[in-house]
Amino acid sequence: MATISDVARAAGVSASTVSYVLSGRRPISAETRARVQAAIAELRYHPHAGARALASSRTSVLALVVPLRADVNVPVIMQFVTAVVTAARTHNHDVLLLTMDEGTAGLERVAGSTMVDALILMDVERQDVRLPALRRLKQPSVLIGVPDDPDGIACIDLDFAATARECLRHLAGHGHRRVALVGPTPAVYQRGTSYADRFLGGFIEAAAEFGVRAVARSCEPGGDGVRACLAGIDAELPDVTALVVHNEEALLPLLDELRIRGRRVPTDVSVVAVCPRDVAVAQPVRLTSADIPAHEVGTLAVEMAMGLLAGRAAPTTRLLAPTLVERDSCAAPR
Amino acid sequence: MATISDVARAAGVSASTVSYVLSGRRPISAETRARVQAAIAELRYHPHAGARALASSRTSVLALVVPLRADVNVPVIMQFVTAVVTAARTHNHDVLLLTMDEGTAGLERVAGSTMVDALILMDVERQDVRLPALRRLKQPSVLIGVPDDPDGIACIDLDFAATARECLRHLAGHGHRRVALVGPTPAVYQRGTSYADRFLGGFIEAAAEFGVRAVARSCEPGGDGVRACLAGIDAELPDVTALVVHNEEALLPLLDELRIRGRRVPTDVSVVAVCPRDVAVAQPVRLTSADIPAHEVGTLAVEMAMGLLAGRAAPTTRLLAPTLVERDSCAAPR
DNA sequence: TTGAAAGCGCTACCAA
DNA sequence: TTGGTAGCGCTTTCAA
Repeated sequence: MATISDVARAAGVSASTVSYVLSGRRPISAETRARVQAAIAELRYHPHAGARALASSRTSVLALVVPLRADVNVPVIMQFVTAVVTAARTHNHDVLLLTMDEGTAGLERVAGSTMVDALILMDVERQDVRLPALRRLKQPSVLIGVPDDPDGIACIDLDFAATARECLRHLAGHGHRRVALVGPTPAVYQRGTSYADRFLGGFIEAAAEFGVRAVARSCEPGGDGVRACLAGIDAELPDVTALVVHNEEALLPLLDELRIRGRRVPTDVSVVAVCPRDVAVAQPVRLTSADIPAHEVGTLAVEMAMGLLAGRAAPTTRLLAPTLVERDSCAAPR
Repeated sequence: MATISDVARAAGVSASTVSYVLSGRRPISAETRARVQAAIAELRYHPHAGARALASSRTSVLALVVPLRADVNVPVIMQFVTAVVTAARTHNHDVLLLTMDEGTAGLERVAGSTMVDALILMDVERQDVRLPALRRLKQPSVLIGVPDDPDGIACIDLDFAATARECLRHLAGHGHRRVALVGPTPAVYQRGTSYADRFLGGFIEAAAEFGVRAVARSCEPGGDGVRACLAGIDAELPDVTALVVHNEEALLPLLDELRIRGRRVPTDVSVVAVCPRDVAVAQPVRLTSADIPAHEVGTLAVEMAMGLLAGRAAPTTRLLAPTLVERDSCAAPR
């Protein structure tokens, strides 16, 4: 493999000049730059990442910690991952993929050994045990999600409380007065997942605000889970006229179950989903939905990491305003 | 951050001794080892990855190239990814995630800059344009999939031809003589995806072998795609008594469509799926299926990469024998 | 069983 | 506008 000295020799300049051509950190005459670039191309030169990291304390790598538990929605996770990798590349960074299996130790390992410049973490819990470790690292981190105490750490997410409010506002506007929330699987609540709690909190509050009677239930996956959830709702608040579904896995079985029971959407029951756009339109009925902007969130997470690295930004929390798109699943109650 | 010299000083030994304690590449007295390890723990020392890579030409990182096109089955991809990351960690390696967007340039970038020790690639095409580049790299690569000319490159995959044969053997054993293959989406065939072609080839051949009349059709996603596919099958070979489904996305809409048409599984029509175990059992009817052993393939891909790095293995192709598990979707034709 | 020291390839400071 | 060079923190040979 060619080294920087090989390039320097071929171009008739010094190694430092080659380095500066590459980094753009000091002015280089057009002529010199051209000669150097020709040599680089000629020799198919690629700077050695390790040497660069050693000399500059910069790796051009971001760590991305993804949840790989059974109860997460894989396609949505992948949307985040894709967005992060793509955005990272536009900033000339690569992505090191960590699963949460290793927990805090994994973070300390990659950060301690200077493998990455910054960390991005998904699936944040309200009292996330990783937070103290993150605060100790010399690298900045960005959370996708918002813990109870985000102090000193950057956070980005959809404003789930506002999203819940938006769903209820929409339904209340149609005249609904009895609404149920079909929430994520119980495990998601049990471990205090940030977004689930924030959505639930916003839902309860907005119900009071709009004068809507509301129930909320978690929902296990599959047809059985959906039936149990509906039964629970019915026991607590009979004759709901609308459902807010914050559970992608439940969507299809739920619509199925409603059809089997002869309850038509939106004639007999209105449905608002909280999910990525593409899953909302892929359902048997095109669902009115509040978008989960995975791509935007992933991109912004990378942008925030870059801001922190450049010293341009402080670690703050950023919540994206909800977008509710009307489709074919909401109508006035009969 | 503590350096190796800090550790050496704290333990009262030389830097090289610390290095050897870490690598185990030369005998160290128990007593010295203990002192060094205590110092390492005390100072929370982590070797600098870049420095290590520079000195040793080893990064302890694997590149994983994943397809992120619209027409891939995301949950299956994630199974491979999870398996690769987990296996990599058991070998003390991390995983750098690349998407195929960058194509050959991305491979040359991470390999050329010595960011990784080896590469693992998914979604291989028969005439994969990346092969020449891979052969030029100094790092070994492992393909998940088998191109037409795998010469000089390690490959690992399910034996899809044998899998197709196994499905037909099972159906022929039940007495079926008219069988259809519901294949992947047309785009998968169009780009010459290795596994799709190998399955199709095996299917045609085995049909002849077992005296079964067979049709094969690609199948677009969604209910409409499934109906079009079934129509095509019916036009070419009416009254098939069994379906082999090599398309996870189509599975649910297909079973739905059959139910709507009043064709019961397995009474009226038998179904064999080719998919991961968990999706086979998650369907409305527990499907007899040939397993796609994503976890095993991912793990073996890492193992092969390690073998190549250690010089213990040559780049060869390894095909896993199929496993067909009988469940509730196959019976004799009426 | 251990130590000393020469690089690995690059960046960035100091000079010119 | 450019060059020289001292490290960055580690591995590994050579010596003892």
